[in-house]
Amino acid sequence: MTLTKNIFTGEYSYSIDSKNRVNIPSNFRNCLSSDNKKTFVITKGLDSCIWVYPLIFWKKIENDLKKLSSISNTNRAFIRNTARYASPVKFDKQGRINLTNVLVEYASLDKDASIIGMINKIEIWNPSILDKVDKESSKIKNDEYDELANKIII
Amino acid sequence: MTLTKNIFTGEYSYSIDSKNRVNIPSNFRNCLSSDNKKTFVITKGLDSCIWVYPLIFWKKIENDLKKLSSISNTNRAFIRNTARYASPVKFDKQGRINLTNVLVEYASLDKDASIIGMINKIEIWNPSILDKVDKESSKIKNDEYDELANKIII
DNA sequence: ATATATTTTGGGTAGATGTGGGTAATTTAC
DNA sequence: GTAAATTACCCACATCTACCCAAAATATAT
Repeated sequence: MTLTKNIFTGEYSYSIDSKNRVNIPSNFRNCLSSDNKKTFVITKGLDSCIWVYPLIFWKKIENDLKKLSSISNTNRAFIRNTARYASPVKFDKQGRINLTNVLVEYASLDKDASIIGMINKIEIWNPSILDKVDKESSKIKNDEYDELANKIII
Repeated sequence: MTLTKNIFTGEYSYSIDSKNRVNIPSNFRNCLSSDNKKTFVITKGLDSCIWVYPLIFWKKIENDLKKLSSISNTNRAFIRNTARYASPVKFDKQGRINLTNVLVEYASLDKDASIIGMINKIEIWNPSILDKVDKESSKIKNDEYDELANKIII
């Protein structure tokens, strides 16, 4: 069941087969707006996971990047990192997408994947790495984190 | 009988069946405003219980999270913690919702559940854990607690 | 007290979803 | 050019879930 279009939440376990196919939770597929149907953009995420953008969000990123001048070294590096690994994927009749080898290696993916909704994008993880990152992040609950937690009443 | 829309109070005992279904007190269901009907969002609460948000409250959280950039490590951790365990649920004709396995395990739920109104959300507890937490919390009536007690006249 | 309505609980089933594998089409390598 | 490898597209099956029905328990009205 889905709430807001193009907003993803929840955690799911899926398997990756020998063809690097991974299922996108039906929840997430049904969540796409009608102009978005069947297409995602996958790319390198931070924390060694794969980011999966719905088309509408990726277009916004493209648009923002377009405005950055390439004279600045920082800008150039940023654009390169963001654009380099991005590739559009369609899902098959069963709702699976094909991951690129580069991204599978980057995320150290093997047989199992944890897929989690991150509001405006999706993350694909090796479950054990996700666990590790999760434990580490609970240690760094710093002032900045507390400030966020106070601003956003949950 | 309900007072204000989307404001929950009271305590109830319900059973959880083999399909992880739990009834939402009819009181709480009738309390939902008309734009909220039939939908809640469940997620990990603090103190090992499950939090159940009415839609209207969760949308506010979604909206706040949507504005956070994922470049910041802290933002990413915060979004992940908040979004990861959240899943929308509709209740069936009988007024029950399906709990996810992850949340059932997190809250150590077995056969019985205590459901309590927490003003703008609902909490689902293992009754024995609720008892324990309740007893511990009566010990920590500290300065912070007193400060609150002065602000909120009861 | 009896009848009626509402609420809670339990279970069955059709349809949706996840997983694996095969084959044809396309690309890449040689 | 051909051969090998990769990709896209089917189909089949096992599993799960949303939905429906019905019994039991509780509350309300007569």
